[in-house]
Amino acid sequence: MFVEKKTSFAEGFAAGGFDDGRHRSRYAGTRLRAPADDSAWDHYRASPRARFDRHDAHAVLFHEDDTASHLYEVVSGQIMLYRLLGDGRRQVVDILGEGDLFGHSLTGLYDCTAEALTSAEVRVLDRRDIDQSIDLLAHVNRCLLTRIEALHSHAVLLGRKSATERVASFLMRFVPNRGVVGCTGPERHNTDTELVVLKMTRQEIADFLGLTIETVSRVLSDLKRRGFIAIERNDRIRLVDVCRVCKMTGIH
Amino acid sequence: MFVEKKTSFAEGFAAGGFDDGRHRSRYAGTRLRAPADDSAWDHYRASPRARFDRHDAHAVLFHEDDTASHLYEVVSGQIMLYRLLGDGRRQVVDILGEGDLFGHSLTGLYDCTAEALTSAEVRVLDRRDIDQSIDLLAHVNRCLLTRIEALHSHAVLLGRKSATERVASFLMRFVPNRGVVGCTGPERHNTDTELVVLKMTRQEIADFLGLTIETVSRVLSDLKRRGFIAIERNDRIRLVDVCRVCKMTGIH
DNA sequence: CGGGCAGTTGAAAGTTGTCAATAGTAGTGG
DNA sequence: CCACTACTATTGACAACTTTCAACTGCCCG
Repeated sequence: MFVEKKTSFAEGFAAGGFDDGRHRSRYAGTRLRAPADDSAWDHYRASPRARFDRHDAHAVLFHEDDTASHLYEVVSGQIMLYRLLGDGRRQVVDILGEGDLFGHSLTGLYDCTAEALTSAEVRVLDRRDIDQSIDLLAHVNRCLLTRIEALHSHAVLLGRKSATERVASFLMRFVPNRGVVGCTGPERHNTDTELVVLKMTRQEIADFLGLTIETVSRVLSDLKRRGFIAIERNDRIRLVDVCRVCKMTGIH
Repeated sequence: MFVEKKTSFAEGFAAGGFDDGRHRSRYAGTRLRAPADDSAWDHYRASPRARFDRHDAHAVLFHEDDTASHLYEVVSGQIMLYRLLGDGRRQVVDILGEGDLFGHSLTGLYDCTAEALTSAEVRVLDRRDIDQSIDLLAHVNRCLLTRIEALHSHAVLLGRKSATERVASFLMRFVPNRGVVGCTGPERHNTDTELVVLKMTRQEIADFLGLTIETVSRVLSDLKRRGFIAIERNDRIRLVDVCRVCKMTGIH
């Protein structure tokens, strides 16, 4: 593609966008979720039909191709979904947090492996309960749509971003309300700092970003050398200048 | 990841899978869609509430960040969804065919641009109609799940496959029932041939596969040189040996 | 016949992966 | 508290793959 560079504006986040070209400059990250009334869901999840499970970090909840028995909702912690190729290459396709649903299936088999990234609590739900209520189905639909938009962003990251852009995008995932409406692209912010606590090993990050562990490490070292981040511990990365990192995500 | 190589078995397709290791060898392509009763949907789509639009190839149905007004169903033809980065890099995130839905939104804005790949007919639906029926919602649910599974496969392709594997995977999309349960991996098939008629330019293919146009071209030339395919016309590619191409997809 | 694209090909550069060695961290037991 | 072990992460050198840039070919259509 050959679309002339459009240098900025409010991160494209729920922003109006230009109208002066065939292709407008647009944000390719994750959008804010619209608030919605999920009281029916709240009620259902509180019912005794919903079981409750706790898993340690790295526990596998189910494997790809296992018979799909249940639907899950993340209560706390993080769950990653991944697929493997025959020779062992792994791609983490999604990372789920509180309120996200997983374990859906069309085929009767799970299409991904689900593994706890941190110790995590999940609600184990029964599909049949949900299929009987409009409100519950509508909630599930919203959750699915959230995943789809996230997967679209992830496809852009995997297909079109450089290693540096991928790592920067990854770090920005942990900064609430940035890379988002609040952040005003190339303009100057008061120097702002953010501590990111990673719950993933380098290998997990690499498998999520479609890179190798060495490349992830090198990019982080490079960002450190350039003074954009400080690695306070392997799992604690301080974004010394959030806006600077944000500008490296490729979305501008 | 360091998972020992598992060399084969029924393309992992709805196949049982091994149980002898922590990570089992699994398929990372698209699964068959389970048949489901969508009579309510059939009924709704036939109602006068559902408008009908026709678009020429390359027509843009809506742009990323446009206000999301309608929900669409593909009646005929193909629609691609893509996102752009600020500097014009494009990633085609999904390709839709008959029966697929698109134009959902959580934020009130479309998260992708939708463009007709071929001349296409779409039904223009009203979200509010759907939100009132369990059966319609359930149908939408299944459609969304289908997209999610496709997006998972696409993430694997973009994040972990080589250029050759991507192109081979792309070609196998057009071979019905292969790369699927019927195909038995490394075993010998009666030499079987398939003519693939592409509805996409090299640029569109490249933007879908996360490659450049030159790389796509080179891979095709290479496959031709090796006798796996014949390029009968730019948009007509004969897979001289389907099984051979299938084995290059990386899923085995 | 010639213009205008779309696609192909080649050479060189750039980026990321691979392999191997080193450094750092955490946990265990004396 | 320190030594020891087992990981996990970093770094370097080099190889492989993909992109970039540029030239060229082929095809469709006026």
